[in-house]
Amino acid sequence: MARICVDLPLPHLDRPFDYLVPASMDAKVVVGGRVRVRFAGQKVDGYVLDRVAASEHGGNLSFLERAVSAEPVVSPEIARLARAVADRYAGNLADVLRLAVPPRHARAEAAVPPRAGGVPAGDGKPGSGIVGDGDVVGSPDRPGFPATAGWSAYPAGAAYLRALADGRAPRAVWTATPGEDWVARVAEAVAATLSGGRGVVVVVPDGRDLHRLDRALLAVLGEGRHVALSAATGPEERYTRFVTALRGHVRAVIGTRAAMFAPVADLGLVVIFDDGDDVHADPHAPYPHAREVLLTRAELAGAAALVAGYSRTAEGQLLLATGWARELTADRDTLRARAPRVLTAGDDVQQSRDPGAVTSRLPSVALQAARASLAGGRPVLVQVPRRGYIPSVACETCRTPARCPHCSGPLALESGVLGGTAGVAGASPEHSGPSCRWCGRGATGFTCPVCGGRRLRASVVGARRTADEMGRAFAGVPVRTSGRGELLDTVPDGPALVVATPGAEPVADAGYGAVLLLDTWALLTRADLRAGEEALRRWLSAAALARSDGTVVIVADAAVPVVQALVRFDPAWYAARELDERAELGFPPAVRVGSLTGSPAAIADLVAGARLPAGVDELGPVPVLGGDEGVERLLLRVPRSTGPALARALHEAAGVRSAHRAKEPVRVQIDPLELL
DNA sequence: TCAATCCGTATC
DNA sequence: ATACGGATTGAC
Repeated sequence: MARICVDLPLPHLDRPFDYLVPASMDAKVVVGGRVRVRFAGQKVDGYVLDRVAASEHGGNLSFLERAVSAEPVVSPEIARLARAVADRYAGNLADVLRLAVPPRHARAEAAVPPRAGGVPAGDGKPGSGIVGDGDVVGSPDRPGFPATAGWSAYPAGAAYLRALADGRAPRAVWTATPGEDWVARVAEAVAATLSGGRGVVVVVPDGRDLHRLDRALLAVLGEGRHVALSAATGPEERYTRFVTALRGHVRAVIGTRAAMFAPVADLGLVVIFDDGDDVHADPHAPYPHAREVLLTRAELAGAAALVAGYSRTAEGQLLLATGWARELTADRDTLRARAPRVLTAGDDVQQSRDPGAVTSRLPSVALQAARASLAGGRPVLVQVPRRGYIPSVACETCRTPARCPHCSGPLALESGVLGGTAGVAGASPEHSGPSCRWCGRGATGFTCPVCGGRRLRASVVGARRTADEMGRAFAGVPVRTSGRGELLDTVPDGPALVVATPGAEPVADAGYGAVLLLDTWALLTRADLRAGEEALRRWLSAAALARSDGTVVIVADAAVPVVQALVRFDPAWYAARELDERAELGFPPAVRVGSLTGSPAAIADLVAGARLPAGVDELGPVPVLGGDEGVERLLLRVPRSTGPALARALHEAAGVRSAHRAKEPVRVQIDPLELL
């Protein structure tokens, strides 16, 4: 007999079903393998959770339809983890397993060599290659143990790596210093763990980070010791790499969020880099966050954990506050030596003058810093929050945001501006006019519905226009841009202007001589619980690319706490503040929140049927901003300790609804990222 | 009294 | 989803 998890998204079917195994399939039906079963009349995919001698099911059992593969794609460790993740997020096991296991590719499965007997391939081999400034990898007492000089900037760093190599489970929140070569440090932590005979999983936000880490690992570990999993990889290659790890040919897996479930046996370390990046939140039900999944995994596997970044989230701070993890932070002297100078320039100019003119967006401090950098032969990084040319325009006289006359979408300029009635002050006249960002229609005959004005002004300036302006302000200096669609990985040393949107900043080979952070108000005025934390994260990741003898200029009010945090390079201070504030307001991670989204009737129906734990605080429901008509959201707030009970109650209630074929859906999310 | 239909519930 | 059972309804 086999205990099967059927691959259906229905919450009331979130339990194992027993099937008889025909003798002919016996060998192929392995724990963790894929099967096909007849379920309620239809054929569905499933996973073998267990082989059992007897069933507790009273009724008749069916036979398995087909043993799809003898590859145990769901190890007991991953099954347990997936169950824990489903429970935490009020979701079902099948949904989590769908995130954990890539689609099967038969050719790839046949092509990967079979599991190496006993010792996994590559284990015990001395590392090869060179780390950092020429420290040779390896030490006499432990083959493959990397040099730890890079970690000595952090008082607890060397001890942390030693603990990894010794097979212990140290848990840390690591705040990297500006200029830190984080991929090299992570590669060393990976090497240390491998040297102790255990495996590693590393999750990074995006393909660029993955690529950089991939190269760093290649340098530290040599060929064939790790694989990279990412959604960007094609199906065959993706499954090949998955099976390569599953069969133990590599012990280290790096990747974007889907790699959080990577099949690594005998796990010694999990790492998440930049856990504040919202791409770590999976957009598929039950919407698990890579940090939470990895930390749960570390706990279940008895593995070490490293929450890494230039910034620190309130969630990271909570790990320290509860004593779950320890802090890995540089001492003040090291930080001072590595940090660039940070200057603030008030952004009042923004309001008082035409924001389209480069001189008003770039205060003289910023211009001076840029000039000094270029004169010294160093590139200048300019961070602009919005891409495009002029992504938002307003009436020149009354400043009402300009909207499309057809669909009320926001108007934007793709390039300069047409002369005549609807012109933008300060823009060159030979280009096309404004158009709608939603429906794409041109809006050349703009007339302001409020005051009747017929001229437009830029209300937000995008990266592309900034690049134009910078090129004019610094004639003869090459201008590069990096943003969505056209990403630059690195820029060579030498005078250049690099205009980038947040997250797209290229790494400068010798560091930037100046980093200019413009239009900071666009990040800070967002109506979001995490606006401050997110702004600091973006600024720090740009500022971290500056040389220690360079200058960072932030165009923002120096009195704002989050700006202070940047000036002092103190994300720890800001995170502690942020966590206190969340506790006061009653928001995650200080409390746990269940979010129900749907029609008011559907939400009421679910809540009425839910056996909610005592003391639940109900907020709302309120209409969802920017959502469809009639869609509302109810928040259910409980102390963290009641989180599991809340999730259980919501999953159960969703199950009752789906069993009764409620037609209106309710989306259930636990601690969603957007709360306001 | 029987059969067509509706509703609720289980799905191994 | 589909499939089945028990209750309900309607026609003979």
